[in-house]
Amino acid sequence: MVVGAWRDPQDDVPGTQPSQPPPGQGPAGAPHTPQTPGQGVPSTTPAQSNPSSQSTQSQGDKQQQQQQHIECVVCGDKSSGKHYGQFTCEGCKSFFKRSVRRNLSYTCRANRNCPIDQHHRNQCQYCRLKKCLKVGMRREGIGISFV
Amino acid sequence: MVVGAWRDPQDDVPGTQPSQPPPGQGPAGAPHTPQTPGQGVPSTTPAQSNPSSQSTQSQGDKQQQQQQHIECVVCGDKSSGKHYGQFTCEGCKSFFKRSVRRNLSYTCRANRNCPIDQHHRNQCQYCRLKKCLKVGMRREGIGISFV
DNA sequence: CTGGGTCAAGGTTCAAG
DNA sequence: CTTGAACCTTGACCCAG
Repeated sequence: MVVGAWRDPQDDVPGTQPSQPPPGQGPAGAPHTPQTPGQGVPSTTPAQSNPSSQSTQSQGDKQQQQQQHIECVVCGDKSSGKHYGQFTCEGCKSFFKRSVRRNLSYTCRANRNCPIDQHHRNQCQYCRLKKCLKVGMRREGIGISFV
Repeated sequence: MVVGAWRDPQDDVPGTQPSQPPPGQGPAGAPHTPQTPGQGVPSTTPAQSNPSSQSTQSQGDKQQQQQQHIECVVCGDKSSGKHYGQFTCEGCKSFFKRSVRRNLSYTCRANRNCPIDQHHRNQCQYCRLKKCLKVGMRREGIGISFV
């Protein structure tokens, strides 16, 4: 019954432009990180992160950062650590946990190749879960059975 | 029907407004204000949570907590929590979401100063949306996708 | 350090108006 | 058509082992 929870966002998304903060509007922090990474929609499938090769970078080599800031291999958001075998953000971690735990199945409205990035990850659960598995997240140990 | 800008910098509402600027909102920048349940307005449980736990023994609290009923800053109805930055009712929440999501424009048949309260909020969409913006509701994040 | 729980707030649905 | 009550999902935070 969970499957039907999706609806296509077809006409619901017009352009967003006239953004006029009201006078009284304070700095009201944005709950989430409204950071627009600026990337378009990578239609091409992003790198296939393989668990075996991912920490090959030598630190200090980067031209601007030396921080150990890792990004989620699923959506590119900030990773909060390793979860279920891969470096992922809290969102993908929870999403994966819920999906596996409840053994949910989703359906893709499009062609099962929806782009999954920080801002589109909630648009297609099917493709998000697919990517989670593709990058190597494992459901071992999530409690419920389901081998 | 298309008016264009529903944003009116001028305050059309003749000082009937008890000056309800956006509540302090706490320190700006709080990504996710945990809403300090301290004094003042205890975090009331929105009438919807259905936690599977039967926590009935809340004897520690006072029994007359009818005071913690927050009202919608737009129409005065009962608020169901914070939505888009302000405490609003479900109706204003949905109305605002729809308006922004579909980028709707409304027209006021009167003088753009229609009273907006629980029983008149549906009489003028223009004035309702105007008030939503005036009290500080923000559209950030509305919509499934904002590129 | 990571898996797991929590729950505000954003999302959707759909009977009723 | 629009409205809004009811319900579902997400993810930042916290905690336990």
